[in-house]
Amino acid sequence: MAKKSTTRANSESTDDYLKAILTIGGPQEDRVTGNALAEHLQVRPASITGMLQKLSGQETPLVEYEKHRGARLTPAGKRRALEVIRHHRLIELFLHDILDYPWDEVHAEAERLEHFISERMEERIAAKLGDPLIDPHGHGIPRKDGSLPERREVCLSELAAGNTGVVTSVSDRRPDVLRELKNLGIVPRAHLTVTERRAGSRPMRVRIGPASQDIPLTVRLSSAIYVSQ
Amino acid sequence: MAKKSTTRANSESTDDYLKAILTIGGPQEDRVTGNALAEHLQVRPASITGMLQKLSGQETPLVEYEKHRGARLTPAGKRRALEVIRHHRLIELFLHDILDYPWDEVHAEAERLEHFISERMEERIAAKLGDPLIDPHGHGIPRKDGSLPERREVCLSELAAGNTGVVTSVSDRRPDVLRELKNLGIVPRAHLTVTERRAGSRPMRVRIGPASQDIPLTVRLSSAIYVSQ
DNA sequence: AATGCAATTTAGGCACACCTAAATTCTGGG
DNA sequence: CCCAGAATTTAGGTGTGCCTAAATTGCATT
Repeated sequence: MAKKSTTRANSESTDDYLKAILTIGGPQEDRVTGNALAEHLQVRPASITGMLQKLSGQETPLVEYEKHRGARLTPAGKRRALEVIRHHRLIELFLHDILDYPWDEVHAEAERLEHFISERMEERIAAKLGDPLIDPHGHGIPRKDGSLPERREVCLSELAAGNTGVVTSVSDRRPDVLRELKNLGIVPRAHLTVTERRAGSRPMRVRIGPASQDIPLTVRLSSAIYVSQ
Repeated sequence: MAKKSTTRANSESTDDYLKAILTIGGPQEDRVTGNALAEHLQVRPASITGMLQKLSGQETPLVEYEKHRGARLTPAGKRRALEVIRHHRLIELFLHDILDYPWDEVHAEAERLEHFISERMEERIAAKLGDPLIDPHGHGIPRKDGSLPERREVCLSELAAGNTGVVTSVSDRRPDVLRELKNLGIVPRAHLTVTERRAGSRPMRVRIGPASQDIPLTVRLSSAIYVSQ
C-alpha cells in the first residue's frame, strides 16, 4: 500500500524543478518551456513532461501546466521554491562565513544540502548569521515569509562604454568563473567602470575600483556580473 | 545505458546497512543476522536479503555474505561505515557546539545529513571543532584513518549496588530519554553511585554527583547509560 | 492551405529499495 | 532421525525519476 493517499511530492527532484521554473521564469513568472527546463536541469525533455504532469496533478498542485503550453508555479510551488532558495543561500553564507569555505565551493555543497536541512537548522543558521539578506555572491536571501529583498541590477554585458557601477552580484554556477572573478577583484560591492566596448562578442574592457589599469573581460565573465548604477 | 558498469552502491540505504552491521556486530565484528538487521533498520527481512545480496555482489563488495549465514563487513565496508559514523558524530557536535542545538535534537538531524556532506565539509567541521574525539553524547568520533578512540565502559544496568563510576556516554537514539537524562544531570562526565539494586526489572537507585538524595532509574534509562569505574 | 522542422508527449523500460505472500532452510527438542 | 517453528530466501509487485524511440502537435513559412 502507498504511504500517502495520492501521488505526493517532496523530493529533491521536485525541489529542483520548482527552483528551475522560478529561475527561468524570472520575477515576472513567465511560463517556462519544457525545453528550457530540460536544458537547465540536464535531463531529457521526455522526462520533463512526466514530472510536470505529476507536479500539476497532485492534491495541491505545485505547478500549473497544460500540454504543449509550458509550466508556471502555483502559489504553493512558489512558496516551496523560495524556501529551497532560502536554504541554499543561507547555507552558502554559512559555509563561507562560519566554516571558511572558499568562495567557489559553497555553491556545490549548498546545492546538495538545501534539500535536507530541517526547519530548525534553517532557523539556527539564520540566527547565527543574524538573519542575513545577502549571500556571498550578492544574491538576495528570501525571507521566511517568502519575500525576496529587491535589487535593481543590470548585467554588465549590457552596459555601454563609459558607465560606472557597483557590483551587486555574480553568477555562482561555475567555480572556475568565480575563481577568475575573485582574482580580478570583481566581488560584490567592488566599483567598476566600462572603459571600452565593441560590438559582438569582443571582450569589453573595464577598470576595477581605483586601479589605474583596465582589464579585458570575456563575454563569459561579463555575463556573469551584475551591477547597479 | 547504465551510468556505471556493474550495480554500484553508495546510497543512503547502503550507508545505513553498513552502520547497522557495524553497530550490531560490535567491535568483535560478529556475523550479523538478517533478523537483527531488519529489526534495527525497521525493514522487512525479505528486503534485507536483497540488499545483502547486492552489497556482497559488487565489484568491490562491502559485505561478506552467504545464504542463511548472516553478514559481516569487508574492510571496504567497514571503512565506509566508520566514515559515516565520523560524519554523524562530527555533525552532532557541530550542531550542539556551534549552532546551539538542544542535546536531544542533534541525533535526528545528523542522521539525515551524515549521508550528504562532502569530504571538504567534514574537514572544515573537524577543523572548526579542533579535531574532536568525543561527541555530545560521549561517543568516540572515528579518526580520519578509521581508528576509533578506545573506551572502557560498562552499561549502568550491569553495575551492582555500591559501585561508583563516571558517565562516559549515553544512547542518543530516543530524544525523550535524552531529555530525562539531562534533567537528572546524567551527562557524560557526571559522577554517579549505585545506591540500590534489586533483581529483575525493578528500578535501580543511584546518586548523582555530590547530591544528597538518590533517585530511581527505570531500566529504560539505566540501559541507556554507560560508565567507567 | 500545405509542409517541414522543432518542441512536446506517449509508450515501454530500467535501477533502486522497499513490500507481501509463498517457498525454503535451519535448528533444537523429542 | 524427524519435525515444528523460526529464520531466511524467492517471486512478483510498487512508486519514483530517469531513459530511448516513436508518435504527435504547433508553428512559421511558403
